[in-house]
Amino acid sequence: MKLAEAKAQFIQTWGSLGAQWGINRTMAQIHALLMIMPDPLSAEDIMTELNISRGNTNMNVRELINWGLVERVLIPGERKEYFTAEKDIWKVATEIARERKRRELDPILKTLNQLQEVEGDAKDKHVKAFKDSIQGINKFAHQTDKVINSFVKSEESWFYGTLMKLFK
Amino acid sequence: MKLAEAKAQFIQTWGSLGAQWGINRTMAQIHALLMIMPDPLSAEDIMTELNISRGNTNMNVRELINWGLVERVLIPGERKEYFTAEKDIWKVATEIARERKRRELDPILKTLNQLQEVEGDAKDKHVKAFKDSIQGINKFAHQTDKVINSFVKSEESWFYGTLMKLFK
DNA sequence: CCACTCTTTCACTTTCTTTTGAAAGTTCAA
DNA sequence: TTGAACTTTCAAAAGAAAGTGAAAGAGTGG
Repeated sequence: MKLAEAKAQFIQTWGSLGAQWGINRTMAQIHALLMIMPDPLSAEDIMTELNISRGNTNMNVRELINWGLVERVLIPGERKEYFTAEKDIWKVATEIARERKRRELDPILKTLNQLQEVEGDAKDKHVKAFKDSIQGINKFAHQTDKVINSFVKSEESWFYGTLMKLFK
Repeated sequence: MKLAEAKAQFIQTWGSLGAQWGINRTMAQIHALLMIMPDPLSAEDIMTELNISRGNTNMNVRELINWGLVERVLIPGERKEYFTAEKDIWKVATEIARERKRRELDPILKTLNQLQEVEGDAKDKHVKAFKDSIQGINKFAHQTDKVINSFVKSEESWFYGTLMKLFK
């Protein structure tokens, strides 16, 4: 397989992977592109490589920077901004985990805690079923939260000490 | 908070959670509804509770059954089909993990393996950067695969023995 | 302060997903 | 075999999400 072809396929695959996980396809594609390029790219470069518009490029690059997956790079003597992505996939994974936790899990934990305080006769089976479900989910969510926290600050944690070393 | 209100909010929350994770919103809502109901519901019941059409209900219930998250229940003497969802959230989580792995991770592993065989001079920095990225991701994916496998058949595994007991 | 280069914004368009509801299909008791 | 009860399908409509590109904005060197 030729490099160009392989590159295209990788970008394509990473893009649809992102889409399945609720991440904008273009955003994932830009990320893929920057991951496999040895040097930083300009907005122009990205537009050309992926055949997307200026506006779209700008929006999604900005979002990637928000996620902490991409960085602005200034090349001395150049006016343009360049962009580059973290290439250590473990760091990428922890960044994503951190970000999704913050955006999704944390609000859910809040909601679930509220939902536990539903009033009603504990003998009513509807009330009981509801409370049981919420309690189970709440417990699960808190445990998931713990696991993700460990993963995210894995440098120092027990999780890293045991699990990560086994795999990395 | 009243039960009805809490129910509505839970369904709503679970629905948008699903949406963020690439699962159809209605599908997640039906799942939420079935999880908190003590008894099985008919298609009619689901339509009424969620204000959705017959076709939509049918499609998404079928999909939930495919995922292994919902079961058909036949009530003796009744012609209608009833549906119920697994209420143990740990089982739900392993079902989802199993299914997403099968649908997403497995195909990716295949693609990544192919992409490693890109031809080209290893001294060309573009080729090198590409190969390095793919190799890193490939390794990561295989390790993720192992972890998920352990999680999915957690009854028997080391993963269960150590991790799960700590949390469950 | 102007001219130039690059970045950001945003109203509009396009594309993709989801939902609907009527019609066709299936099942089963009588 | 019929028809009532229920389920499934599917084409069309609605809705949501993403992408475009022209115009406005920002920063910089002359």
